[in-house]
Amino acid sequence: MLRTSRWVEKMTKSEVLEIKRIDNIAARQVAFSKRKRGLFKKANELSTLCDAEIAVIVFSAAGKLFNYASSSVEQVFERYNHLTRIDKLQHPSVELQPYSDTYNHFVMHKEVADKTRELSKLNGEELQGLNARELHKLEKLLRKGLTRVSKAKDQRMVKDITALKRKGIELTEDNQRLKQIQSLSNDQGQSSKSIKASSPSDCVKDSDNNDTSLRLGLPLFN
Amino acid sequence: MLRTSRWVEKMTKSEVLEIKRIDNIAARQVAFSKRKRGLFKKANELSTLCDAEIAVIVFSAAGKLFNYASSSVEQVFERYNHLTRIDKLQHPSVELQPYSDTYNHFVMHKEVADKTRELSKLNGEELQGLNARELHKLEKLLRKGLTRVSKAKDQRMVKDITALKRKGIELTEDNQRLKQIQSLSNDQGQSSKSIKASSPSDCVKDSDNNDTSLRLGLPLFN
DNA sequence: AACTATTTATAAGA
DNA sequence: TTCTTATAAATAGTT
Repeated sequence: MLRTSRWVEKMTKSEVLEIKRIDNIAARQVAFSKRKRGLFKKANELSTLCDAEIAVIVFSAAGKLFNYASSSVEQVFERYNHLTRIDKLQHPSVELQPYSDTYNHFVMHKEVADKTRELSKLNGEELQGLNARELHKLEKLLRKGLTRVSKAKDQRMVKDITALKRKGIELTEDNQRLKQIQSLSNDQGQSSKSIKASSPSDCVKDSDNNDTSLRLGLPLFN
Repeated sequence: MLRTSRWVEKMTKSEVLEIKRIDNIAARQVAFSKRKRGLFKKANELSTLCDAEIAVIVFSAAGKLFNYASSSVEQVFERYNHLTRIDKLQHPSVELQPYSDTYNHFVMHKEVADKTRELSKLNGEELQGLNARELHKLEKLLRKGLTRVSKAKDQRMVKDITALKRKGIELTEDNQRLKQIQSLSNDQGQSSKSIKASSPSDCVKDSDNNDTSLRLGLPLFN
C-alpha cells in the first residue's frame, strides 16, 4: 500500500519535472536564472574538488552570453582545439572516437559532424560553413598578412619599373638628340635612311650593349 | 537540546563537504566521475528546459578531455568568439563589463587578461600565443589567399615591365641605328657633337613624344 | 556498481 | 528579483 502510493506519487511528480522546454516565458526565465547559477556552482565545485580545468559557455534563448571558467575561456578553447586537432589529424575515421564519457549519447552525433567539418576546414576547402562575419574576419586577416608579404614584392617591382622608365627616358632623349643631329647632317646634303628597320629583332643578336642599352638584368622573381 | 545537537552535527558535516581539493586520489577520481556526469546532466537539462545553447569543456587532472554541448563545441566557440570580439572592440575599457552573471567574481580577473590578449590578436600583433601548428595553419591560409589576390597584381606589373622592356629594346635599336647613321655622316666630313647632353632633363620639357617614346601611361596602382 | 544518509538544488508560491 | 519551503536530485561515504 505505502509502496504503491509512493510510486504513484513519484510518477506524478516526474511528469511535473519532465525535461522539456518550459512553455511559460516567465517560468522559463526564472528557471534559466536559477539553473544557470546552479550549473556554474557545480562547475566550480568540480574544478576545485577534482583539480579540473573547466569552461562553461551558456547562451540564453535571447542570445545573451554567460560563462564560467576555472582558468579562462580562451585558455580552455586553445587547449581544446589543440587536443582535438591532433586527435582529428591522427584519427580521421569516425570509428576511432577518442572521447569516452557518460554523455556520449548527447555528443556522439555532433562529433561526427564536427570532425568532418574540422577536417574539410583543415583541407582549406569548404569555407561555406563559415558565416559572413567569420569570412569577413578571415578576409581581413588575409589582407593583413597579404599586405606585409606582397609589400616587399611590390617594392621590388616598382623599383624595377621605375628604373626601366628612367632608362627609357634617357634612351628617348638620346634618340631625339641623334635624330636632331641626323637632320642637321641631312641638311648638309646627305640623303636620309629609314630609321626604323623592318624588324627590330633582326639586329638584336649582333648589337653589343653599351651603357645606355636595356640589358639591366633585373630579377623579377627570385 | 535537539537544536544544539543538530547544529553541532551540521558543523561537523560541513567540514567534511568543504569545497577544496580532494587529497585522496581514488576518492577524487570517483568524485570527478560522478560530478562530471552530474554537471553534464545539469547542462543538458538547462539547455532543454530553457532553450539555451551550452557547451561544457572539462579537462581532468590527468589532462583527459570531456565535453558536452547542446549543439556542438565548435559552434559555441564561434558564437562566443563572435560576440566577445564585438564586445571587446566596442568596450575596450575594463570598466564596461558587458557580462553579468552571478559568477563574475570567478571570471572578472580573467576577462581583463583575455580582453587585452584578444585585442592585440586582432591588431595583428602578438601571435606568440598561438602554437606552431596554429601558426603553420595560419601561414598556409595566408599563403593561399595571398596567391589569388596578388596573382592579378603580379600579372599586371609583369605585363607593364614586359612592355617597358620591349619599348626599351626598340629604343635601343633605334638609338644604335641613329648612331650608325651619325658615324657614317661623320665619316663624310662633319665633326661629331657629344651625343649625351650634360643633363638629360634639360630637354625633357620641349621634347614632343613620338610613337617610340616612353609615355606609356601605365597605371601601376589604381 | 549499488545503497543510503545527507546535502544540495530547485519549483512553486509569496 | 529574492525568500521560503516542500520536494526532488545529487552525491559522499560505505559496502
